[in-house]
Amino acid sequence: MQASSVNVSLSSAELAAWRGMLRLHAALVRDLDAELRAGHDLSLHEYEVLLTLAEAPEGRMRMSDLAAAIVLSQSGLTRLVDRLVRDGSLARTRCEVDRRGLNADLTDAGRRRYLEARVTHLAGVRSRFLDRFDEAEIVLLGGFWERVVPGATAE
Amino acid sequence: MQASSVNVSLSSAELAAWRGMLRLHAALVRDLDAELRAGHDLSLHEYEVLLTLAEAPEGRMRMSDLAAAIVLSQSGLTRLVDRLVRDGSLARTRCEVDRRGLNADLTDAGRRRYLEARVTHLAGVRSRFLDRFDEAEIVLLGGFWERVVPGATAE
DNA sequence: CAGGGATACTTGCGGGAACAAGCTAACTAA
DNA sequence: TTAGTTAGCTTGTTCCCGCAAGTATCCCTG
Repeated sequence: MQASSVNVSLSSAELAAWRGMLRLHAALVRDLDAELRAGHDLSLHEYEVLLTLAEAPEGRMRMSDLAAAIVLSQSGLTRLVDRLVRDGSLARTRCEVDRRGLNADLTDAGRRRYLEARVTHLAGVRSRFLDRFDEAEIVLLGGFWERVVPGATAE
Repeated sequence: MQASSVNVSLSSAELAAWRGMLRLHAALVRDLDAELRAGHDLSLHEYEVLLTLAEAPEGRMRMSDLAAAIVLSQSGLTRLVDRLVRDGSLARTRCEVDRRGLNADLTDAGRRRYLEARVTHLAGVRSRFLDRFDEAEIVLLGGFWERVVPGATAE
């Protein structure tokens, strides 16, 4: 649009691309979180932990890997796992090969809880987000994210 | 990819499109927020308020409109504005036409604060996000967001 | 021109998240 | 083998946010 010496301003297209994502994300996450809490007494972060573990080999993962996977601080994850252990969805086990480490283990109850919530949640994601795009656009979006944060779409 | 009776699962492309955005957003917001705090003692939410007001006619906006614009609860905005009033960036004024209402007014100090932070922030948004896309892709993204949440890209 | 209901904002309260400090276990080097 | 450093989690503290309840103003209907 116009380039000042430090190109400090955003074109209206850039603004739409950036701020649009911020607002979309905020609104979407707010709704989906409320939906999960109402239907399954689970926050979106808690759901993501269950999901991530359900997809991990043996339903088990190191605390630090889990924190990185859902983009949460270590201390945040400690307490989140505390809550899920308290309600029986997770168990903590020592890591055999490195005894400083702890694993978060998905229990059978936790897996059931995940599978129940999953139906609600995926329907919500579809209706609010994925349904707005055709298949080619979905592929395009995934490629975009991968380009910005390599590994963002990996498990 | 495969359609069960309720089509409950996500294809890997859908997963990449959805979870990729979640992770990208979380990582990006975390970095940008930290950058603003470190450089300008301003949270990302606070910055967004200053930005939104700076673009509003007369640097003034009703509390509820502001809350909607940055996707924050009313009570959250009340306290956020409290903080910005306390440090002199904003002032509260009664709304003349509806005396239940309050305006948040950007002060001169607030506008200076915004302009300072803006340089840092836009550089961060560019280098972490916008630079990964060419112009056509930027336009595409803006259109996507508009499609999901109409008004998402409007001021 | 009341009186009931809606609207705009604030306040009380509780929960979740990050940062920094602490603790244990593991590596490294002499 | 033992001191020093690093890595992995947890705990103490503080901040920010959302929900529900409270207060003030406006609107509408009779």
